[in-house]
Amino acid sequence: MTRPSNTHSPTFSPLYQQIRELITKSLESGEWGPGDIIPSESELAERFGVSQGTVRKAIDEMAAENLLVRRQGKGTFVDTHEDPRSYFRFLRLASNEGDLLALKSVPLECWRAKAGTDVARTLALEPGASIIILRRLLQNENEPAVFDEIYLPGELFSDLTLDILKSSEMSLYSLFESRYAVRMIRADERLRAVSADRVSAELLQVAEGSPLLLVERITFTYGNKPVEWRRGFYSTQNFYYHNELG
Amino acid sequence: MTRPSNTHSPTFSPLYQQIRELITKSLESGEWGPGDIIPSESELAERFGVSQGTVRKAIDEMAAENLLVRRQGKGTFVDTHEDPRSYFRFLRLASNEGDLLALKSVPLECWRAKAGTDVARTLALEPGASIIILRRLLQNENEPAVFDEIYLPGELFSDLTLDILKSSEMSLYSLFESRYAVRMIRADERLRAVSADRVSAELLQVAEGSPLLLVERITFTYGNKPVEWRRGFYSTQNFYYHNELG
DNA sequence: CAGTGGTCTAGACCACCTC
DNA sequence: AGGTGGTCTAGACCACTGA
Repeated sequence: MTRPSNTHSPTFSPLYQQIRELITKSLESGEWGPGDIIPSESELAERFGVSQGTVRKAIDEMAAENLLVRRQGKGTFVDTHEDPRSYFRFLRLASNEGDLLALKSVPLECWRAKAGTDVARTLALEPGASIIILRRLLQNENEPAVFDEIYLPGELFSDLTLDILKSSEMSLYSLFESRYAVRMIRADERLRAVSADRVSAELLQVAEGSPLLLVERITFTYGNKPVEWRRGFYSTQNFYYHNELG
Repeated sequence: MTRPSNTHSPTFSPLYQQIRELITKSLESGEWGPGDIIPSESELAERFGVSQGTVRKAIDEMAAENLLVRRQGKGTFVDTHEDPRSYFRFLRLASNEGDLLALKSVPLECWRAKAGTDVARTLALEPGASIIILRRLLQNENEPAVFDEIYLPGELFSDLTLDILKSSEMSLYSLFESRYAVRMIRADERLRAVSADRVSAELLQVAEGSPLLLVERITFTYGNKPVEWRRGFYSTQNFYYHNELG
């Protein structure tokens, strides 16, 4: 443990940042999985040889980034997409009427292919590497809302098939996290308005050529590693994409 | 100052939250204006009769919400839209090529009217209250990017005219903050894809009926008071709306 | 050099949860 | 009752800024 008194070191970083790295490593390695409780602040302080306040500051930051969740009186837990609190963190969809969405995912297709240059670059793979392509529809009370085309690295999601998707009751990211130990922690989205092509129009039950919201997303796991590329066509007749600027 | 030992009080709140409120009040009252330095942590601690650590925690939170800006060695400052760091906080626009945007605002029209029911409700005004309607175009190197229609409470922006807008060199929110002491701190956006009507199409130089990104924004000042309603039509041929999900 | 924010510690007590 | 996170304090020292 490098004390902050190494003033002239070029690699200086505060103690609590170093603690943060150590905790992150334990998350990456799977020592503590999604939903698990992690050791108490005082235990971690003892393990790392720092004061509880320093551990606290590290955990504070990680909780602010939704990596960990604090629960007073209980302990600190690894965040999980199973937690309903996290459910709409990556889906900024709301209905015009303002009521809560009851979304159902309908998997349409799922097959394996070799990565073209675009996908390979986006997912940081070798061109020609194995990828999975997945198409699905999101419905709100049987009304189609989003048509997604999703690209995944084949290696990480070894045995993913349409059948598994169809029989899964949970959200996609919950499945990824519980079955493949791939936890999505951050995403980057680019939004554009486009005209519906024939396929999207049919699936979303709108006229061909009508405006759709195109949402391109790159999703990252620990260490800023891209593990999903997604193009979603949002029908915004009865829904809107909600964003808060702070 | 109510100490946290008032366990059974229904209005209990931690000391640092109370400090937060006090600092916020000074911001609202204009005691410290945008860009100003605020008293040092130790001064505030003495003024409020708490320890420096407690003031620190209050300021930490407010800095995380972009109300204040810390600068090591200098002091703590009230955030301002003049700060280039804050410039793209409310404009999530990027160019397809990824280069930095050089945006110019072109005011088109500005007039006063009486609030209809929609505007009145959105801005929490009496129906019939005075409002200002403002239209403008945002251009990136002479290429039209966004057509905005903006509704403002007439009372707050007493003497706003098209001439003032045209002669202003700064961003709209910088003008609001320096000339009218109205500081925008948070916004709520709803995004949809729509077809370009004749006016928007002409201004944005796209074909009528082509898809545009419609961004409806309600902007709030201190105390969650709505002070702007805005409908922006974004041309997403050469630009996209960028959003990061964490 | 003095003043600011930034880090770290140690200890006290409160609030909440579980047994 | 005992453990957890949450709040608050006091004091030390580091890092950065500007006179």
